[in-house]
Amino acid sequence: MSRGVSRITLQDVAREAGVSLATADRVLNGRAGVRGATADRVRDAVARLGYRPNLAAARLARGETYRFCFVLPAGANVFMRMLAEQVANTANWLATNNAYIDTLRVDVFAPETLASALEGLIGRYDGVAVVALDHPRVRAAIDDLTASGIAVVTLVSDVPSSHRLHYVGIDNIAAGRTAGTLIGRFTAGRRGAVGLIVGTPALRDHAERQFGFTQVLAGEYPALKVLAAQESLDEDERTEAIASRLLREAPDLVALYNVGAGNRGIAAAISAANRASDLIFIGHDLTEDTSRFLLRGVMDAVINQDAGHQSRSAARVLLSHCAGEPLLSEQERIRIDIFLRDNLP
Amino acid sequence: MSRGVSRITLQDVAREAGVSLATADRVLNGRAGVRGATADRVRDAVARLGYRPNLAAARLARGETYRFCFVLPAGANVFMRMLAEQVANTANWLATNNAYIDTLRVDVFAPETLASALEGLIGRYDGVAVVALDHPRVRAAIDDLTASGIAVVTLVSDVPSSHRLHYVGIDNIAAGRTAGTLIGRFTAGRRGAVGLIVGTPALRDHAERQFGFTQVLAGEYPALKVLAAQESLDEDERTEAIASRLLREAPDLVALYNVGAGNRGIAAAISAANRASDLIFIGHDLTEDTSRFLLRGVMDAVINQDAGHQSRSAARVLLSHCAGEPLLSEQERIRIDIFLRDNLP
DNA sequence: CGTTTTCTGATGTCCGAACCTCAGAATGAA
DNA sequence: TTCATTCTGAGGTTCGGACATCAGAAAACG
Repeated sequence: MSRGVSRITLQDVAREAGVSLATADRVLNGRAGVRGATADRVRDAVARLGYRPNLAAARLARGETYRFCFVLPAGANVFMRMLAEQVANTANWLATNNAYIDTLRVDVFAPETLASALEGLIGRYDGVAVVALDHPRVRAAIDDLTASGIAVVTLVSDVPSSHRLHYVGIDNIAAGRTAGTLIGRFTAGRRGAVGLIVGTPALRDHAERQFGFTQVLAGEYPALKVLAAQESLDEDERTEAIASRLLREAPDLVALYNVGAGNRGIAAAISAANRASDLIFIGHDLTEDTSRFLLRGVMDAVINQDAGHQSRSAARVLLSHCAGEPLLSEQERIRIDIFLRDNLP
Repeated sequence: MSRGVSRITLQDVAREAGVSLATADRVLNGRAGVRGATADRVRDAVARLGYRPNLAAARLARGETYRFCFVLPAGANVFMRMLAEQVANTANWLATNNAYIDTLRVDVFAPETLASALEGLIGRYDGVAVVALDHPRVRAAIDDLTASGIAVVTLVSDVPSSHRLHYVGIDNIAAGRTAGTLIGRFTAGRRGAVGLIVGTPALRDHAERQFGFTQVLAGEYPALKVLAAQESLDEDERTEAIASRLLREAPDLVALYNVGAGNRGIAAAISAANRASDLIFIGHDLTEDTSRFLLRGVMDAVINQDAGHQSRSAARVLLSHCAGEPLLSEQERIRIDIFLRDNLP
C-alpha cells in the first residue's frame, strides 16, 4: 500500500543515461532516430536500474481493446459445456482488461462449416481460439486467419501443421499412454480383454489417445488384449449399447477405456451387469458424473484436462500476443491430470 | 488492437444515471455524501451498461506499490529450492505490477526462530507468504502480523488455526490417501509389508500425509501391513540407510512410500538391492531426480504440488487482497498432481 | 420563512507510459 | 565552411480512474 517505495520509471532511466525522456522512449519502443551509441547508453541504464515498465500504465496509454472469438463445438457434450462455461468466466475477467470475448458454436465435425465459420472472422477479431478438427480445409482457414494478422490458438484439439500461434491443450498421445499404464497396473496382472471406445477417429485427440493407449498395452501388458475400437459419437446411448455388448460378448473383459465422452452410458452398463467392483473403467474429463462414478467405485480413474485452465490460458496467450506483453510459458502448459477417488478437488 | 470498440467508462455510467462523474465516483468508491436514491440510480446504470472498471487505469491511479515477503525454509531440499526459484520468477512478474517480493530464508524447524523472524516483518511489508510450522508460537506470530494489517498466506504447509488469509497448498491428507490407493492398486493384490518414511512428524504436511496413507491402507488393503514410520529428516543419506534396512529386514516388503524429501537415497537403496522392477515406490515432488526415477522404473508414481503454481497463487492472493481486486478462486486451488512415467511434463 | 445541513456538480491533479510535433543541436558530406 | 541530414531535447496530449476541493443546489430543520 505504500506510496513511499518509489518505482523506477522511464524518467529515472533517462536521467541515468543522460538523455531525455523522449530519447529513452524512442529506444524502448523501437522508434527510429537514435544513434547506436546513445541507444546503448539507454539500454545500459535500463539494466543498471532494473527498470520494468509499469504494465498498467502501458496498457492505459496504448488504449487498445482486443476482440477475441472462441469457436466451440455446437454438439453439447458435458466437457464442452464446461468449457463454454469457463470461457464465460474468462470473458468476465478479460472485460476488466480491455478485451472482449465472443463465443461461436459450430458443428466441429463438419470441416466445411468450421472452415467457413473461421474465415468469416477475418477482420472482425484480433484473436481466435478454436477447438479444431484436423482437416485440410480447416488448416487452410487457420492459415488464412493467421495471414490476415489474427492470432490463432488451437484449443483442446490441435492442428499441428497449421500456422497457429500456440496449442492450448494436452498431449493426447501421452494421455492415452497414461490410461494404458493405469489399466495395465490396475488390472493387477490378470489376463483378459480390454474394451476401447472412441467418439470418432476423425477427431485428432481421440485418435491420438487411442494410439498411445494401444501402444502401451501392446508393448507392456501382453496379458491384456485390446478389442477393436468402437465408435460412440460421444453419445450416452451408444456408449451404453457398446459397453453392454462388450460385457455380454467378451466374458474375459477386465477393463474398459473410453477415449471420448459418454461415460454415463458406460457406467449404466457396468452397474446393470453388476461389474463395478471387478471391472476397471477409465475415462476422460472430470465432471459431476465422473466424480460421482469415481466415488462409487464404478470408475477407477479419470484423466482430465482442466477446462478453466485451458480457457484462461488461451485468453492469456492471445492477450499477451496482441498487447506485445511477455508470457510466462510455464504457466501455459496444460497438465494431464489423473484423478482417483482420493484426490478429487 | 482496435481503438474503435469503445469501452464503457465511468463517464458513461454517470451520464446514464443522470449524475455527475464525481457522484458516480463517490458511489463506486464508497465515499460518503450520496443519497440512497441517487446511489441506487448509479448502481442501476452500472448494471444496465455492464460497466467494468478498467483495471489498468485503477491501478495507475491508485499508484500504490506493494511489498511482499516470502518466508521459505533455509534447509535446502530440492523442492524448496525449486520453490525459491519459482518465487524469483514470480517476483519478476510482480515487478511489472507495482509489487516487490523479498525472500527470507529461515530455519523452519525452529518455531522460535521462525516466529521472531515473522514478527520482524511487521510494518515493513504489506503481505507475507510463509511455509509455516504448525506451532503455537508461530500461530501467534501469524496472528500478530494479521492484527497489524499484514495479509498472511500460508504456503505448502498450513496453520489452520491461525488467522491467515488463505492457505496455498494441497490437502495433504488427500495426498496421503492418494498414495495409499496407488500403492494398494499397484501392488496388485500381493500380500506383504509397506515401508513408510517421513521427514519429521513435526511438519503438519508430513503428519497429514501419513495419516491419510495409513487410513486407506488399513481400511481398504488388509493384505498390506504398514510398518512403523521411519524419520528421515529429509536427508538422502538417512533415507538410503532406512530403505536399505527395510529391504534387508522385511523380506516381504512390497512397497515404499516416502512422505518427504530424500527420494534419491531410497532410489539408490532399491537399485542396490535390485528391487526396482518388483518393489512399488511412491514419493512426492516432481524434480529432475524423481522424473528420472519414474522413467527408469525405480519409482512408480510421484505425487506433486506444482511449485510454480503455488508461488504465483500466493502472489496473486496477496496482490488482489491488498489492491482490493477480485480473485478467481477457482484458479487458486492447488491440485494434487499424480505423475506416472507417461504423463511427465 | 430563513437557516443549517446534506447532497451534487464542476473542475482539477495525478499516476506512468505511448505517441506526437517542432525547434535546435550535432554530425556528416561537399 | 556551408548545407543537408541525422539526432536529440523539450514539451504536450492521451488513456480511465482515484481522490480532492469548492461552490451552489436541494433538502431538512427550527
